[in-house]
Amino acid sequence: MSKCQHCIVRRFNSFNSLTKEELIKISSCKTTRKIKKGETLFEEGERINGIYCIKEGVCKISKMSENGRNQILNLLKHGDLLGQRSLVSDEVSNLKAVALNDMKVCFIPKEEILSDLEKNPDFTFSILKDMATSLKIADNVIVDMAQKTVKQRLAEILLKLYTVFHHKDEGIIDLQLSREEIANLIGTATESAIRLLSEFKKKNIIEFKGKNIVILNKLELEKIVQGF
Amino acid sequence: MSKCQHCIVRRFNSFNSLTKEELIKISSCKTTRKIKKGETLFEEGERINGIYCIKEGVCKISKMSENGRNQILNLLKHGDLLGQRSLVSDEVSNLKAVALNDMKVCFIPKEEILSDLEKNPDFTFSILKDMATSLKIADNVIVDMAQKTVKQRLAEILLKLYTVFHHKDEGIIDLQLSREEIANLIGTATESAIRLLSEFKKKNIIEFKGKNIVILNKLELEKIVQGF
DNA sequence: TTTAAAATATGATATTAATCAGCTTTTAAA
DNA sequence: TTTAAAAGCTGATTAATATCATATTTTAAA
Repeated sequence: MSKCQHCIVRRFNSFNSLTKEELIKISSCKTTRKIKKGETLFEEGERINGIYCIKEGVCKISKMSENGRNQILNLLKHGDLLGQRSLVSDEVSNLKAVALNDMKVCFIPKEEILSDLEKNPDFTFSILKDMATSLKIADNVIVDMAQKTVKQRLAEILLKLYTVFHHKDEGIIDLQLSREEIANLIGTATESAIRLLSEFKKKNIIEFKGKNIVILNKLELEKIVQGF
Repeated sequence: MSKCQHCIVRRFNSFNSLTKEELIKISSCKTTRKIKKGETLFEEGERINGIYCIKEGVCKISKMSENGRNQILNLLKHGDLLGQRSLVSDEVSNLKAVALNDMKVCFIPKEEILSDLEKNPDFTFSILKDMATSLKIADNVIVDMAQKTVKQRLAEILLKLYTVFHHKDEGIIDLQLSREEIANLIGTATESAIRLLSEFKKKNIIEFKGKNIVILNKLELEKIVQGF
C-alpha cells in the first residue's frame, strides 16, 4: 500500500502539517478508492465520517436547489481535501460529489484525524486556514451570483477554469465539462450557457477543440467580467 | 470594566469553551467600543487583527461587487463573533461592517486569541465548528442566489429575519432595514424589492408598522419560497 | 418651522434570461 | 454497423428583472 509520508499530493494540503509519525499512523488506517468518471463519491444526505484526499482526477461538488436544479459549488483536484465539515459535525453531508474523470482518492476515517486535531495545533491551524479561505471564496461567489449577469459569470468561470486546469502554455482548458455542467456552475439554463458560448466563439474569444474549450482572448474575457 | 467571565453574551459563542483563567486574561486586554447606528466598524481592505464580540446591537456585513453594487452577506447580533478570518490570515478584511443600530462590541487582539488557540483544543474545535457552519450556510446562499427568483429570495429573507429578530409572539421583525438594504440582502435592485414588498402587502402576507415589517402569513411566505 | 435631501413608491420601457420547440450531431448500447 | 438516447444547437416566445423617469412621503438639517 502507498504511504502518506511519501505521497506527493499531501504537499498541497493540510496533511503537510502532520508529523512523520502521524502520517505513518494515517497510512495504516486509510483506504484507497478508485472512482470512474461519472461515479458518485457520496450523495447529499449521506454520512461521510472522514476526509477524502484526492490523489488523481477531478470531481464536482454540487447541491440540489429546492426547485430541482443542480448547482455546482466547487471543482476539486489532486491535493484537495473533501469532507472537512464531517470532522466537526455529526450531520450528514449537505453536498454531493461526482467524479468528472477517473479518480484515485484516499479516505481517512474521522476518528484518526480527530486525534491529530487534538494533539497537533499546527494541523488544526492549517485546517482552520483552509476553511477561512473557503469562506472568503464563498463570499465572493455569493456576490457574483447575486450581482453579475450570466455573461459575466460565464466569462469569469472560463478564466477560473483556465487558471486551475490550463495545459502548458496553450489556452486550452484541460477538463471536459458538458454544457449542462457549465450552466450548473454559473447558475443558468443549459440553453443560455450554450448560447453565450456560441457568442464567445463567434467573437473569437474562445474556440472548441474536441470536447475542450480553448481561451483565445483572455483580455476580452476579463473585460466582460468587469461588465464591458 | 466588565469582565468576560461574567459576560452573558459569551454563552452564545466559542468563548464558552475558554477556561476561567483564559477569560480573565482576555478581559484584561480587551477594549470595549460603542458604535452608533450607521457607523462603520471596519472597511473592506482594513486590517482587523482581532476578534469582535458583539454585546449589543446588530451590524451588517457587506462587500462591494465589481459593478459597484453592495451585497449584504450577513447580519450579526449579540453573541456573534466577527473577524475570525483575521486570526488565521494576514490579509486585510474582504468585508465591511456597519452598525444597523447602536452597538456595544468588545475587541480582543489577535495575539491573545492565538495563544488560546494553541493551548485549548476545545476552543479551536469550537471555532472550527463555527466556520464549518458558516461554510454550509454560505453554500445554501450560493444555491439560492444562483437558482431562486427575486420573489423567492425576498420571501426567504423575510422568514429568516423573522426567525432571528422576531419580537414576542407577534409577527413583527424587530429590526429596521431600509428598502435598499433589503434589496442588497437578496441581490436585486431597490425598485424591485419595493415592488415585491408592495405586492406582498397587497396580498396581506405582510404589513408595515412604522419602519418595521410584520409577517401576517408565514405559511404563504413558505409557499413562495418553494416556488408557488 | 421651513426646506432640502433622502427614502419610498409606481409606471413605462428595455434588457436579460428562461422556457418551449424542433433540429442536428455525437455517443453509446444493441 | 445500426440505432436509440443524449448532448448540443438555434429560433421564437414568454417571463423576470433592471433601468429610467417622476411623483410622493419621510427625515433631518438649517
